[in-house]
Amino acid sequence: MPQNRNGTPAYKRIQALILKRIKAGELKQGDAVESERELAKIHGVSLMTARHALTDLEREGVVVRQRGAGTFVAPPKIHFNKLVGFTEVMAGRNLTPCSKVLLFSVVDNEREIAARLGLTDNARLQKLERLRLGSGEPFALETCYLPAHEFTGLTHTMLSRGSLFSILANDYGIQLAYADEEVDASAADAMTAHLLQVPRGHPLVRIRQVIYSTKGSATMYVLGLYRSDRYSLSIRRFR
Amino acid sequence: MPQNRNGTPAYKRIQALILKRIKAGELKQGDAVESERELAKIHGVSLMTARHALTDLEREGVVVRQRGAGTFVAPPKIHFNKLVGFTEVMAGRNLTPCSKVLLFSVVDNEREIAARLGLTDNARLQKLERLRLGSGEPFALETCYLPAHEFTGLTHTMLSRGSLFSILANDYGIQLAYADEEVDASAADAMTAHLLQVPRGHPLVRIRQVIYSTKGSATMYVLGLYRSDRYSLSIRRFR
DNA sequence: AAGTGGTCTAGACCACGGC
DNA sequence: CCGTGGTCTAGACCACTTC
Repeated sequence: MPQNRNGTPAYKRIQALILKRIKAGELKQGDAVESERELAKIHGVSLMTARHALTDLEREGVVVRQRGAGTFVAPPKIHFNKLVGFTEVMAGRNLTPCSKVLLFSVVDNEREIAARLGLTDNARLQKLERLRLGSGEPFALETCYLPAHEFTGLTHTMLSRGSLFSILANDYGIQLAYADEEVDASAADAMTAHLLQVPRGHPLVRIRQVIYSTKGSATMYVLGLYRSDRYSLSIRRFR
Repeated sequence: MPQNRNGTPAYKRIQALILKRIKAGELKQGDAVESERELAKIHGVSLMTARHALTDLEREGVVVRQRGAGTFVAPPKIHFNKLVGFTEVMAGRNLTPCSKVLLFSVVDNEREIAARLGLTDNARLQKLERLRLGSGEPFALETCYLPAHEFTGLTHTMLSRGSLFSILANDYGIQLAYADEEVDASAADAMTAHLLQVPRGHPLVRIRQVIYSTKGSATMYVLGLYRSDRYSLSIRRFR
């Protein structure tokens, strides 16, 4: 008997069907999914294959399995610790994101940042400073540094409109993978206070992040200063 | 033929042996691990079982598998987004942790916190406020709330000495699983400034966390205020 | 007792990588 | 080409939960 009709592995087809039913609302949190034996019979596969499908889904947090009881749809997955750009954060809160480019130039004297990006001390970096607004109100000041030689086509006008993340994806074919971030607090200096429209000394969340692409290389360094009255970071940490 | 000699599943024994060799330095990053077929022959198990061992190890990030090439030891695991208590943070920096209990009492009028712990509005909560020092220097102010009825045995003196995490583990058999945290920035008020020995208005990292046990219940709410000059949070976020 | 997930066998063919 | 991991079979027994 052939092992699978098309190019897709059987266990993936089974997963896809279950995911589809969950997405369609046919299966809700806590509902029982077919047992391994039922799935095997339904899809005409062996027990191990049906099992493979469920094991995988459990690892992804889609279902929960209980010995002796059955397999059940897990609580809706919450996207913690998800790397999102400012544009996405705003969209998620139903605020209209907007940017004002304050600075767009190439620098070559940022040794520490170059080092964090895995470049030589005097590497040319495209520096980009933006005031970030949500529905017209100032939220944050973000300064990005990218290797200049990799992003020669970047222009001032591209940036005021779209999200940098989507420009990287669409124009440069770069998929971001993860970011290592350092979070602390700082007080607004005179310039920052003016731009963010807060009193001097106002507490700000400071986030310094090195963002890596799926190819494993550091593609971007971002220093962000966020108004603490309008921004907070939600994370989940595990024991 | 018996399926396994003792109570431990074969695939776990295989994993333990590989982990042991890595820990002993016998296998280093990039080194090849035995192939599935070799492992099966060595341990006298079937291919599927040897495979199970490696699949699991790969999921945990211990090894990397490459079709057609082999299985290799992955780069040393970095513990990002790990839930650690103050005591552990300090120990990791070679500072001697110490606590000064400022308040230890039962309250019943913290509606919002009770709600976050999944309790009724007027639930009795054990409130515990501690000044946290590292090698004698003030680092943070932490206020914990626990369901009072579950922790009747807690005493003032237990707390000034050991870490709360270890008390929960040793005296109450509670294993912590994860924490959902909200991070932002605030400015020190007069009282806090005095305790932390910083000027008024000094920026502080504020972390509010709900900590869950392995049984899935919320066991603790913690409000922490950290001196931003001595504390920063390192996290990794994924796309 | 019946049903579930957890472990396991002894093979098989396929797709891919490096030589 | 040969060895690797990826998929898969058609069963088996065990441990556990539910009734």
